[in-house]
Amino acid sequence: MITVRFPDGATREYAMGTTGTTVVESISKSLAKATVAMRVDGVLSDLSDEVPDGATIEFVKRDDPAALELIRHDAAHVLAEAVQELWPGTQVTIGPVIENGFYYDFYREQPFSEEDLRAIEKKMAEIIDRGAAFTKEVWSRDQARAFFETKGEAFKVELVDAIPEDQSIRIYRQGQWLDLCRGPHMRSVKDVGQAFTLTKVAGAYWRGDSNNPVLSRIYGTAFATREQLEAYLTMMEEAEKRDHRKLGREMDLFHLQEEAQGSVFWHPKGFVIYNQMEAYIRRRLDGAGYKEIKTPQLVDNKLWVKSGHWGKFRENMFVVPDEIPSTEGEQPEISSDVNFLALKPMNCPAHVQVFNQGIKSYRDLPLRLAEFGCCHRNEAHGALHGLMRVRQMTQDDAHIFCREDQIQAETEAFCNLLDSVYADMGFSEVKILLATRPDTRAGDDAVWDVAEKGLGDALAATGRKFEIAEGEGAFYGPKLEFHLKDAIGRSWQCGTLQLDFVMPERLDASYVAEDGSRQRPVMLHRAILGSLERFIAILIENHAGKMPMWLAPVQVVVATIVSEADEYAQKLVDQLKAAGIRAEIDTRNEKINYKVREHSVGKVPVMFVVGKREAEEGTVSVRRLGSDGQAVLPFRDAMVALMAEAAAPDLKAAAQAA
RNA sequence: GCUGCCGUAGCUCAGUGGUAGAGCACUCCCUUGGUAAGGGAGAGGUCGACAGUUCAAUCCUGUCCGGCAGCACCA
Repeated sequence: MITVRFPDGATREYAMGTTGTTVVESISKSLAKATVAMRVDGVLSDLSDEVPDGATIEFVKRDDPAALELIRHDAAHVLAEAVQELWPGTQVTIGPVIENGFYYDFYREQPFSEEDLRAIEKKMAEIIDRGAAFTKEVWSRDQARAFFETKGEAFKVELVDAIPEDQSIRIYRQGQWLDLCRGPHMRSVKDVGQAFTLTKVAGAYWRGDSNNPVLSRIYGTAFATREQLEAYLTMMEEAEKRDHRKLGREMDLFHLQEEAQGSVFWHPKGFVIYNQMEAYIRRRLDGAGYKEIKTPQLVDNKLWVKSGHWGKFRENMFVVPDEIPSTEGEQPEISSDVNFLALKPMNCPAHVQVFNQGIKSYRDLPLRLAEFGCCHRNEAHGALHGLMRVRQMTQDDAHIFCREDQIQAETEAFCNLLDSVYADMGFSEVKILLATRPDTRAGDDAVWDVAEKGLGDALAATGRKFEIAEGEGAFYGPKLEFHLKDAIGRSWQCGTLQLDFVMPERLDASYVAEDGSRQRPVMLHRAILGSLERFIAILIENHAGKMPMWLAPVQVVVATIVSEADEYAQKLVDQLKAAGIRAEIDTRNEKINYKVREHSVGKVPVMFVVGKREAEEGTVSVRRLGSDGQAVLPFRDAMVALMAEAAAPDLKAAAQAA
């Protein structure tokens, strides 16, 4: 006999070898009907598994949040079966659950089309209706290899070979079809339900390596109920309206065009946001003991060779010949021994040049050099994405030159500054990653050991949660990455802190220590926003274009109802502007409804509407974006309130005190 | 860069093997109207580029360029 425990503390006795199915059926028919899987001592398992003696088991119903992952995983299996049934000879590879859905990668000569997706969905519905049960089998390695080899499933054979020796090879069968899978699964394909949809097809490299063949990846999502699926699809549709590229055009913030691919043309309104952000960060850095500098855009290749960028980063650099091309021939020509300059892709080597001027003492450390560094990187065309991924960007960059024993304090100070800035911007959900040594790197492993440990320890000391991103570090050192999400949930790295023992060595940076000896400083590369472009894009998407008052390109529009109020409106705008408010006037020959609509669509946070009455009384009718009411206030009061509201977050306290 | 899809007016999109349309935006006229679209008129496009097929190409085919999604790469 075995003893089974339940979450409420109750226990029951069963015969050896009893499965979860038997247990649940012994409790109640209705519970058995609703249950699709179980947790055995907290681990999600097949309901058909034997229950070990003394285990605590908890039943997972289909509408349980924990079941969502199972629904999606099972849906991926059904997707694979459907594809192989429709197009025999298509090879299957892997099909995991991801955030908001699942995908399955296939290898097939003929790529899938959007119409194929609809056909596959139909087939999936059919398979689900057939309702085959999931059954688990454990195979030997040879059996699995032989089976998939015979079927011509080369990718599966590779997967079998990749499973560690100490792990069993599990096969899940669903009717005629089967797949290599770790599990767990629900009772049968019927439990997947019909609240699923296939969303897109895309190419993806086998095992995430661009040297490998490209597979066809089919994405889909599934929910417990149709209502949840509909709600999700509606939410995504709404989120797409917050796309910063769309809002940037609608709000006349910026544009991009072919002739300067990946470089931003900031329009007057967009550049207000840009300038406000720059001014804000400048104040914050100044307050945190940074010194701002400006370094050259175009730098002789000699420096990039020395810094290691030429060796490790060349394919991303824009290189310029230091010579006027000859136009004698058909094509412009340059001589073979020409000297090259490169547009800086990063600011660090230039900052070391500033550090290296004169002799630095340990008393100068930590020295924090900041720059709004305009960097150019030749990004792959497929990587470009509005303001999020550009070829010309401006980083809120800084390099902290310090001693090894100052790393922890500097890391802590940086994390606190970053938290404060992100809080000011309204971001609370920040994902932190510790990125470790990449394959292409400079510096000895011993140096990397010290750097990775130093950064990890310093971060851990601040008490923040973080994940490890294996092999994602910069070529000169490990880094912390601070990620924010865009409107549709894509994650973008914004802030970063990178620990670097390599660059000071390569560029011969040194300081005089207390004992008179020459020592190498450590360099911390860091940015809070990352790039102004990307951060502004995230801000636009998170605010759906309705920027907070201090960032709003136009803070108030004074709109007239009748032309008799034009003169009064002009007087108000003059006073608002004199008070530092970004105010515009609208005296056009249009109805007030039209003006309200247009400025609402333009996301202007406040409108002062004036007619004959207001002009006579010296008041304004204040209308706020998104509200339908309005309040009539004396102009002075309205202006003073607006001024307080328009203060940047770091100046708010001072503005309120004044 | 890779895979797939897409490319018609400033924007959103119809459409056809015989060189083009709508709505909004724009310009002008009428309207002075009290909080999310008042009415009328006008202007605007070598249908992404280049080849090919055809009597004839915006439409069919190919190549290139660009955009979008994902992958790879990255702030």
